[in-house]
Amino acid sequence: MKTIKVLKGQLLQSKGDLNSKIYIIESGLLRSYTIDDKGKEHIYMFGPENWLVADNCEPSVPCQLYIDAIEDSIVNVAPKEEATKQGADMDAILRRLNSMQNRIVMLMSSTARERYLHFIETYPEIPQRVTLKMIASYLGITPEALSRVRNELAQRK
Amino acid sequence: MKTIKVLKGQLLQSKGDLNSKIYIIESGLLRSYTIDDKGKEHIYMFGPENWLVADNCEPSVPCQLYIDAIEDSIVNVAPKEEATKQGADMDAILRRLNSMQNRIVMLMSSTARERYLHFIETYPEIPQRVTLKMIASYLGITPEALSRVRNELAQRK
DNA sequence: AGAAGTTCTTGATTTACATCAATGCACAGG
DNA sequence: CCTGTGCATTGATGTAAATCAAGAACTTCT
Repeated sequence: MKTIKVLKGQLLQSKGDLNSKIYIIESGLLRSYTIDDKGKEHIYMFGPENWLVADNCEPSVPCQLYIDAIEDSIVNVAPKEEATKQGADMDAILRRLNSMQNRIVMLMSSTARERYLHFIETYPEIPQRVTLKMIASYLGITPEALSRVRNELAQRK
Repeated sequence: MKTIKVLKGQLLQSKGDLNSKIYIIESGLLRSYTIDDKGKEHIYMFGPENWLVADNCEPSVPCQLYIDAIEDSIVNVAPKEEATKQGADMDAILRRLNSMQNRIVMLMSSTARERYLHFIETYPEIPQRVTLKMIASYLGITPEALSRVRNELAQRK
């Protein structure tokens, strides 16, 4: 486990990489994402301070996520074996499972508006640090759709 | 941890329940699902033999998933504390995280057809045991859309 | 076997959201 | 101060899938 400094925009992991690592963010902001066949980016997760970002695949198989830095960041890098063998904070894993479950339920049953409202409520710090385009990508909608949702919400007041 | 027998259609857990349990399927088939504001069901997960079905929330908060039996089943029921404290099979948890990640990536970036193809490839045994309506619900599409996808694929041969 | 309920398919219509294209805006560097 | 570049917004149009409405094909039960 070593600590590294990464600059905004720097790529830490590419789709297809073997032996992908686990990144624990000390400061800054990372993101993990895929690029589909049409070349479109889909943000899988944001990684602010104290979060853990990784592709949840076995070390031996090619990973499917890209990981890069949205802000200059200080990051701890650990190989997966290490992190899984030693105690591995069970509480953190359960929180993670829970947030993924929420995400799946949202993606299956919520409208663009509901997703946005849930997002800003759940992650109030993130919106100020990323572009609307990235939020839209995380929510699974287009920037245009997000813009409209935000307008409707602003007017409704 | 006790073993119970459940009949097809029997409800094991309701949205809003506190102290939700963990269900390990010995034989039969369970499903977990939500019902949205419009009354629509969204299947979160199927639980065939040897799978574990649960709402990944803390025992103290109301859960968001319903769980019932699609077939007559034999199921082991464990309280969450028990399952998380004792060893807790780390391999199984990682596999689970991985399959949830796949699900999220799929929901964000794949068409109805791609989802269906991925599903029958990943879970070849399930389709024969559940209705198309349930498959559609799992994939996040309507039964009609699924019917059309299947027709196109059948003709394409 | 026949009735009654499901499940599946088909067609017509609507809707939410994507896509495309154009414009406005702000900040950065010359 | 202009001017380029990236981001957000707006409007027009397109499209995949949802919804609505029937009907056909299976099941299940008596």
